[in-house]
Amino acid sequence: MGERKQSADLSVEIATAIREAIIEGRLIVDERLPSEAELSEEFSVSRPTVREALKRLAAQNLIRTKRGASGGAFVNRLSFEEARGDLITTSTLLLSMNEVDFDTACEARFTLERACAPLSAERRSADHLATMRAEITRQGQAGLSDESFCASDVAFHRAFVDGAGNPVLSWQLAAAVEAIEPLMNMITYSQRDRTQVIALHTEIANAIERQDGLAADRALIRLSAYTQELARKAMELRKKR
Amino acid sequence: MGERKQSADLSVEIATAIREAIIEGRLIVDERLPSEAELSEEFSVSRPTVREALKRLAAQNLIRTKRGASGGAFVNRLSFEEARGDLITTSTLLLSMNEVDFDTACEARFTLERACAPLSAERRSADHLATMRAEITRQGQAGLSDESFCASDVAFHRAFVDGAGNPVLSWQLAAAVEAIEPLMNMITYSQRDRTQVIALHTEIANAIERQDGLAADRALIRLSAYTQELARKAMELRKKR
DNA sequence: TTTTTTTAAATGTCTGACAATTGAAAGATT
DNA sequence: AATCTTTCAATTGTCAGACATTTAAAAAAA
Repeated sequence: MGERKQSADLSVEIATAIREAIIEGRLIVDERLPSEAELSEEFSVSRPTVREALKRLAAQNLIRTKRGASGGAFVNRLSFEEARGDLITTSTLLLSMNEVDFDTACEARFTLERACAPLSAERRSADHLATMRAEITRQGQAGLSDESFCASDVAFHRAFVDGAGNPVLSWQLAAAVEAIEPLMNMITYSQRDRTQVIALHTEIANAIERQDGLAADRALIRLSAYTQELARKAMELRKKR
Repeated sequence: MGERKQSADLSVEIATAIREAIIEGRLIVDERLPSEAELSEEFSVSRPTVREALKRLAAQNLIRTKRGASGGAFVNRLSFEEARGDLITTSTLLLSMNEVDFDTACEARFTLERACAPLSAERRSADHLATMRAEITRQGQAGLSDESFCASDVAFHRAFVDGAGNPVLSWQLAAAVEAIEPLMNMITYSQRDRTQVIALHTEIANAIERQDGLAADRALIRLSAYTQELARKAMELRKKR
């Protein structure tokens, strides 16, 4: 593991070397890395430098550390669940820092989500359908805050995507669906808006129930159009003030 | 910025506090963070601990550091290009560490890619089309290694996706298309295989040229089926040995 | 045999120092 | 006055050594 490239910070070099070892399979899941003292020997650097390198890897969920005897740094099994959070954070920041307009983000989101419709319709389980129905019910409750409405909306669509039964798809769509939530929160849903959204959600759930992918797709298209219309109105309202 | 949650490693707490500040917009792009010395004062920890926290953030591309007078740590503008590499790495590791079978990964990939077909057909520029044609030409060259063929395959599909003209979609699809490349490399493309793949690529390019999204979708479906068939054959061959 | 104590190994944290880099200020030169 | 050179101070990068804390295993005691 000891070779390393030149002309970068030492902690970057070391982190890169170990990362490569993990990616190339020379370090396998749950394998223990040498101790910090041993690594500092191996790379001929001080322990603080090794530690900075390990923190870089820990930030990417590539390793986990445990204290005590028989502790140390271990190669972490990257789980979809773990990676999901990071992906959402990254997506959120990408959208907010690059001034991606709502239409673009919305288009990406519904384009990807619509792609799941045929699979979800074919494979949906009773469990996913029940979640979708439950969220629709929640969305109809009086006194629900806009934030809670949005959160329920996210949960609904996540159940829809999970219904496709493909963990890779679910993982990817998490970013598309959830990262856009902060953008949606700028829409303040009136009672009438909610009724419309709930109607479309119900339409989607019904289509999924009878395994009609095309109908689900059509409902998603209309939901997409309606979402963009709401956003446009919210924008105009904001401009006036 | 000084408040922090309890009962975790100090460097984690500090990294989390700063990360929150960035996400919530209290620290904006290109703003300079306090110096390490000031941060260690602010959080009442030593400088090495602050540094470990900053390395965590640097590993997530949230900050960049510069030495010297008027140096320091600055909030980094997360670019799609920067984030793409990390996303591909994460996806690759997720696939390899979670024993995702080829069919699942392949299904996710083509499901997402097919979703781009209508947009790509509608918006494709001469530039994207030229890239696709160029990659097809390269794929036909004699003596091309399997690795280079795969790389060209990736470039072709990336041009296809970029043709949709939606940076968010392009970013998301990078993971789907590129992370699966290592899996595809287990297929050793015979001359006959390549001819078939090139024919389908040509079909896709032609469909995009005449802005026929449906035809592009149909060709993608057949490419998906053919890819899975090749993988199945490669699997069987591997079993026999 | 079971429970308690000790011990050693490992990460987490601190202190203090020096090296390297870099922009800006001060000074020297034309 | 303008320009080049030198010095300086601020900041990150690195190092050495120490102590604190946690943890599992070994040793000792019951």
